[in-house]
Amino acid sequence: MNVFEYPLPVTTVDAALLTLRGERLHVALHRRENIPEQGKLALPGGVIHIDEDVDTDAAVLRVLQQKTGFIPRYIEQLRVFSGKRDNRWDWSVSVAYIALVPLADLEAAGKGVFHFYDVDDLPVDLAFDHRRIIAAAVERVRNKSAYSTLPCALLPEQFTLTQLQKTYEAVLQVKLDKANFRRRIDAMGCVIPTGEFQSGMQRPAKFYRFENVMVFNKAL
DNA sequence: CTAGTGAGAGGGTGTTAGCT
DNA sequence: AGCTAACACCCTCTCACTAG
Repeated sequence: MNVFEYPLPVTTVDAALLTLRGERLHVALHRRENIPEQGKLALPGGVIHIDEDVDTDAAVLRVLQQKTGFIPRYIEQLRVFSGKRDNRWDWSVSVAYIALVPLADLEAAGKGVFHFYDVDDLPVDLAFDHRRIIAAAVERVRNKSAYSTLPCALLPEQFTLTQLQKTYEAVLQVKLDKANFRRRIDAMGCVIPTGEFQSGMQRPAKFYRFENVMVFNKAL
């Protein structure tokens, strides 16, 4: 019993780690090694260490650092999921986060721990209420991408306008007109040429980078 | 071997009609 | 009038092929 003389729920953080793979939005999941829900696929997450974590933001950054070896470029609190979420605890609270990561970063740092699943075609054996968390995360990302530069967090440091357009199309699930897309991006004034070009089979495309790193990760 | 040429693909821009 | 979507077109590059 605690100072309030009421039982307190176990509090955890979970992160929906989203990335772009084959022009589809994917979520990174790992197989749980411990009970409960042993063997099921789960989002990276963990219990808050009150002696170590200043707040839930710090907790999720610590968990991601431990499990992936790096800090995502974009991380945002999604919402709180609470109630009887599994059969170990009567009542628990999870502060859920969204993290957007370029696939290359995730594959390089994930040490083979993570498996990637299309967010629109999730496996059946998901642990806890992680299906709900993923659905909420995807909805948030899609809604926000319609009016922001959020999808840029899925791209590497420098990218071509075609890569940027394909990223928006993958996230929003719509086909965009090239000319109009470029005009809109130009009007937003959020990308600037790096002066470098992508060499390939066709005319080299200009590389761009984002001028303003958005929102974000106060740990950086 | 080298230079010229055309096809193909993707980058980038201009124009116009419709809507608010 | 201003904005947006849609369409058309030109530009630039690589690659494959061919003739000298």
